[in-house]
Amino acid sequence: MDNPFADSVTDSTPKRARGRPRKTLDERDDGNRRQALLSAAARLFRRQGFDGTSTRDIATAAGMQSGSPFYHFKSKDALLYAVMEAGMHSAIERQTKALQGKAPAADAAEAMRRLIKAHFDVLLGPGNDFVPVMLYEHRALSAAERATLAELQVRYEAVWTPVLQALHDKGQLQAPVKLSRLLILGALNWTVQWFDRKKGASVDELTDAAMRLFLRLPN
Amino acid sequence: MDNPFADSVTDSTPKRARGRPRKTLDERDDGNRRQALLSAAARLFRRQGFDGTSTRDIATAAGMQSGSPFYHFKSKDALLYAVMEAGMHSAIERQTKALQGKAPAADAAEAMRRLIKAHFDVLLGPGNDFVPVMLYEHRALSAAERATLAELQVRYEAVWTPVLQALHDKGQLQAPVKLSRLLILGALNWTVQWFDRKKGASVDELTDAAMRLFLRLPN
DNA sequence: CCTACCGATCGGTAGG
DNA sequence: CCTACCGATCGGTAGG
Repeated sequence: MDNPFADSVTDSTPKRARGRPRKTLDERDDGNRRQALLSAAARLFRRQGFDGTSTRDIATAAGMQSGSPFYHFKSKDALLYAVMEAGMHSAIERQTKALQGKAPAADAAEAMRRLIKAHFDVLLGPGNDFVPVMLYEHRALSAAERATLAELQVRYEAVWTPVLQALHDKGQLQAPVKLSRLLILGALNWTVQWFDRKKGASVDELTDAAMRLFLRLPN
Repeated sequence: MDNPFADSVTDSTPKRARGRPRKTLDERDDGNRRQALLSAAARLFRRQGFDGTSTRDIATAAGMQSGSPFYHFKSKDALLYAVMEAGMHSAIERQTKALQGKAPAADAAEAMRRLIKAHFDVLLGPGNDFVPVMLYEHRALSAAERATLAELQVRYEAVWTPVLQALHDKGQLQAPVKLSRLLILGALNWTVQWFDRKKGASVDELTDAAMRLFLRLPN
C-alpha cells in the first residue's frame, strides 16, 4: 500500500509481469527482496547478535549494496522487529495447528506432548532462526516494540496454562502451574544453546525426555 | 606478580601506604581499580550486551578516562573473558561449599536441592552479573577462550551427574540422565530472563518448585 | 592512569 | 535499488 510505483487504480489486470523488467527472471520476483533481507538478518542476528551485525553484512548476504536495506526497512531496528514478529507469528501458527481439534482437558498429556513438539520444531528446525533471535535479542528492542511483542508472547504462553492446570489437577504435574510454565519453557528455550541436529538425541527423543522429566506418566 | 611498581623484595614491611600518594585515601586503594573495571563491565555487558557496550562506557562507570581500561586489560575481549572466568570460579566455589560433607548417593534429593539452590544463588543474587554474562555472551569469545572456559563448565556440570544418576536409580528421576541434566540446567539458566527479586516467588520457593517439577518426591 | 589521537566501521541519507 | 557520502562512535595506542 502507498507504493508510488504501483499501477493506477483503474488498471486491475491480474497480470503481474508487466512494467519495468527485472534483472533476471528468477531473481527479483517483486516483493521477495524484503524476504531475502529478513532471512539474511535472522541468520546473522542469530549467529553474531544484533549489535555484532552491520547492515552492510545483511545487505551483502542478501546480494545488495550497503544502502539498500534502508529502501525496504526504515532502520536496522525495524529489521530486527520484523524478524521477531515473523518468528512469533510462525510460532503461534504452528502451536494452533498442533492442538487442532484437541480438547486439552480430555487428554492433557497428549496436548502437552504436542505443545512441546511444536515448540521444538519452531525452535530447532533447520533454518528457523527467527524465534531464536526473538528469544535472545530481546534487549535490543525499544520499549514500545517490546510491549507489542509481549502481547504475542502472552498469547503463546497462555495456551500452555489450561493444559498444565489439567495435568496438575490429575496429579501428573506437582509443581505450581505458573512456575512450572516458566521453568518448562525455559528448559525448552535453552535447547537452542546445545541441541545439534547432526548428533545426539532427535527432536522426538528430546520431546520424550521432556515429558518424562516434567510429568508423572504411567508405566 | 611481575608488577614493575612493586617494592624491592628485601623490603618486607607490611605497611602499604608508602610510595607515591594516591588521589584520595579511600579511592585508589592499589589493585582495586581492576576490580572496579570488572564489576562495571559485568553490569554493562549484562544490561547491554558485549557488542552494545563500549570500553568508554566501562571506563566512565569505573570513574576512569576512555583509554584507561587498556592499562589494566589488554583488550575489550580480555575484559569479557576475565568477567566470565570470575563468574565460573565463583559458581564452582559455591557449588563445592553447598555439597560440603554430603555423600550425594546417600541423600540424593537433598544434594539435588543444594545444587539447585547454589545455582540460583549465583545466578539470581543481587549484583551477580558475572555468571549471566558468561551464559549469554558466550558468542563473543574467541575459540581458544571458549575452549578454556568449556573446561570449567564441564567440571561444574559433571557434579550434577552422579546426583541425577542416583535419583534415576531410585526412580525419582524418570528421564535419561544426560538429557535431564541439559533440560534442568536450561530451566534454571532461563530464570535469569524472568526472575524478579522484588516480586513473585522467592529463590526458596523457586527451588521448591524446581524440585517438584523434576523429581518424584514423596508426599 | 590521563591526553590526544588514529584508522576503521557504522547507521543512515540524498539524489538519482 | 545503487552511488557517494556524512557525522558519530569505536577499540586501541603513544607518550607521558
